[in-house]
Amino acid sequence: MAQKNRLKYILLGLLKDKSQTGYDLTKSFESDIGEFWTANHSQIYPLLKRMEAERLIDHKTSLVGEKLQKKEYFITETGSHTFEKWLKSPSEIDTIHDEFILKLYFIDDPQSVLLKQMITSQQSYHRDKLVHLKMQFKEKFPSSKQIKQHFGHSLVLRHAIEREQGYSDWLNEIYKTIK
Amino acid sequence: MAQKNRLKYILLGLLKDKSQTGYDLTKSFESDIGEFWTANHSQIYPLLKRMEAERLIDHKTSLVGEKLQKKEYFITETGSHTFEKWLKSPSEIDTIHDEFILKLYFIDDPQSVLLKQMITSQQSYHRDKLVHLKMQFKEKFPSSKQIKQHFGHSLVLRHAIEREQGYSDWLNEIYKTIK
DNA sequence: TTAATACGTGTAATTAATTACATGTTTTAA
DNA sequence: TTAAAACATGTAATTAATTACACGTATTAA
Repeated sequence: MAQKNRLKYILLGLLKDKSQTGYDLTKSFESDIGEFWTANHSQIYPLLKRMEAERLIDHKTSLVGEKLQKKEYFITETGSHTFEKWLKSPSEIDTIHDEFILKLYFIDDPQSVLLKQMITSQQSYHRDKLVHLKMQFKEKFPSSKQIKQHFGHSLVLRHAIEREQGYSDWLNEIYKTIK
Repeated sequence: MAQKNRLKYILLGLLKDKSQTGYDLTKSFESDIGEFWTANHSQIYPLLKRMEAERLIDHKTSLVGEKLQKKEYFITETGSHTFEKWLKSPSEIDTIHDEFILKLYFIDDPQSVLLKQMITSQQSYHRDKLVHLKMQFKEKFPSSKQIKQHFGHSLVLRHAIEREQGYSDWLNEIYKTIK
């Protein structure tokens, strides 16, 4: 893909908060940050090595049990600096790859039978997503205390909820128009 | 990336409408469809060859001028069938890669000075996008006649506009909260 | 006690996407 | 008439991302 290697900055951001193993970092993408970025361990481990070579991070090895070696990565001064620089740099958004939008583009006829089916199926898809996101918000931000502590995260989740709400509204609008 | 090869279906969709050269198809991504999908010629030409090997498309060569050979691709029965099947299949949406959202996630403090700068810069970014999209809509759909002819495309553009509007609203909300 | 699950780290193979390299023709406007 | 821009088609190199392969340890619950 020849992309922009934003994963690097995510790892720096996560390590800035606390030292972690590759395994820990991988798990981050199964919850919280996984809502808006994906990465798996076979992407993370090699990247950690490269980042260490760049002196952005470092690690200390510790023993769990009697044999298992754990590599605990932590951020360096250089790493912190690189991260801060990234925060201040201009942000880009990649083209949104939405397969439904793509299909819709090719539907010329408002009375197409297929269109109705496509809309209803998308409606349930996004309804589910909305429910999921609202639950996430309730779980992570039950009170204003949590919001104050992780303000950015709360904004990001709120944005996702509003986006899904907008998507659903738009779908409902179309449905009303064509039925 | 090991992706889902949706480009294949886009090319089929474009060729379903009319026979085109690789060059023509490439140009499609500079306007219309380029608003929500990207592809360049070095991705398209090899894919066309593979699609021809799969008998999804075929081509006839014509001469322009005295020497220039033009390959005009057209869709086959198999191709049409494959495209229709895709339209009926479930749609997925890839994780939205928004660098600003990513950065925001790492901002814990509502009073962060950086946050204010980040918001204002994003505001202008999305304001510009919104203006651009609205202009696109006016150009492509000056009256209901065009909407009836390319209903899906109009919905897609309208969706993009509403999404940008929502993004801007959300940013303005945040700005009000933190200032 | 033993089997399943979670923890932990890595490599290999494949495919997708971008940028750069490479070449030539046709048309149009100065 | 000539130079620039548009037309037209390809390959090569690089990097990113996914899936699969691969190995071993520690903990927990039946």
